[in-house]
Amino acid sequence: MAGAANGRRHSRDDVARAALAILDEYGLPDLTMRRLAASLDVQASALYWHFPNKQTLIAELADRIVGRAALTPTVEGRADPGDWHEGLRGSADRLRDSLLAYRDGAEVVTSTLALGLGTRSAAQGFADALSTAGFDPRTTARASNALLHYVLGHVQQEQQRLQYDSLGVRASRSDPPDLAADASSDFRFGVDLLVSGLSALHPAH
Amino acid sequence: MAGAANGRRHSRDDVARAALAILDEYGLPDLTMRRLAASLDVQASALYWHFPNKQTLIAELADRIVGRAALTPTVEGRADPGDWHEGLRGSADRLRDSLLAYRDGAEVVTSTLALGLGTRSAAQGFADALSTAGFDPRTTARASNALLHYVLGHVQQEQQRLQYDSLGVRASRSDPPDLAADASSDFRFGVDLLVSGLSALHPAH
DNA sequence: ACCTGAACACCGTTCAAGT
DNA sequence: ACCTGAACACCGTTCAAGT
Repeated sequence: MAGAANGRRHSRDDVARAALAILDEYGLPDLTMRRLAASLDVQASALYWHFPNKQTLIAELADRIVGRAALTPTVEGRADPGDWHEGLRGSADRLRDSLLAYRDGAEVVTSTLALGLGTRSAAQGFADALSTAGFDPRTTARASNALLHYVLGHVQQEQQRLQYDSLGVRASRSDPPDLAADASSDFRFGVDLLVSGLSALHPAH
Repeated sequence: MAGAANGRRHSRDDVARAALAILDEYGLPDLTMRRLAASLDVQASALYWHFPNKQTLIAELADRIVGRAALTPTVEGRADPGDWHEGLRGSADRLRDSLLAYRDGAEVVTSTLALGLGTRSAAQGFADALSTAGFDPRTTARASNALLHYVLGHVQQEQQRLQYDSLGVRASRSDPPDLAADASSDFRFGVDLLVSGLSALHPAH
């Protein structure tokens, strides 16, 4: 079903791709080493030749998921350092899009972050935009972190709701329809709050 | 070792308390139904008389953990609605303290939130402060959420580092000592960023 | 270089049956 | 009301051995 099912054996890349496919189709709880192995027509123990353990595999998936965001750097906004507001908003949107591109993407990245493995690049877009804008390293680090936490938390909540809705558990209990949450603008609100807070700290008043 | 080890049988409360004890001493990964049962001198199946499943048990723990924050509401600041800045900061500090009071506290609350179970009260302190300050319901909800995500993300990172440090994996790789992170002031930075962003949106200019 | 087969030491959950 | 005993259907990981 997935991977190179012909005579050749599998590479580390094959394993990671098959894992992403299972993740996207069935979700993180169903991504077990045994199931992944079965999808590659291989014994579970074979996976340990490619990855030392499951945590490392998940970290690799996290890197691939957020890698998308890094591949689309601040192309146009790069030339205009005064427009760091838009640079941050763009980074936030790209990170969110990357996480939404795979089922449970935010949870995968969060858990990898919680284990202290890789995925430091998730906040790199923020850090670049901030230091280019003239913020000192400490403020850059702290603000990147705040933005990252917000994005991960928000998208995790979004993806949880997607799952609920797909299970037919309509969430609209008591919310008036005109106040119905629009995920993108809800997301934007929090980003703008942080960006606005940063404006007050900007070196150029 | 824990619970009522005498002749009487156990209540739901006994189970929750024993679970919190294991959580605090050994961490979330070691909190298994079988281990919890053993600590109560009971078969694992006995736990299912008190809780329908493990998720529900964890949700109960999350409620007890954040319950601490709710028990210390805005006592003094209540009378001064103009000082909503301090009200928010106080709520953030209380929530952080609650999460730090148990090992893996932030992860427990996050996972419960991710499953859509209870723990809505975690953001209640924020919501109260904001709506008292005159923010409209939508802004109140959005800002509470942003604050909650930030606090959970930050504390989760703090608790992960606590664990690393306790394992002797000193983290100070390349950080100059004078830039060494102080968890409390790092935390405060993000809260202030959000509070400052909210100031620009406040009805009273 | 990449995989098998078998085993180890676990999981959460169900359910009939006991007291 | 609260628990036992046994089972079901899984887990992640190790390791000698194969090709």
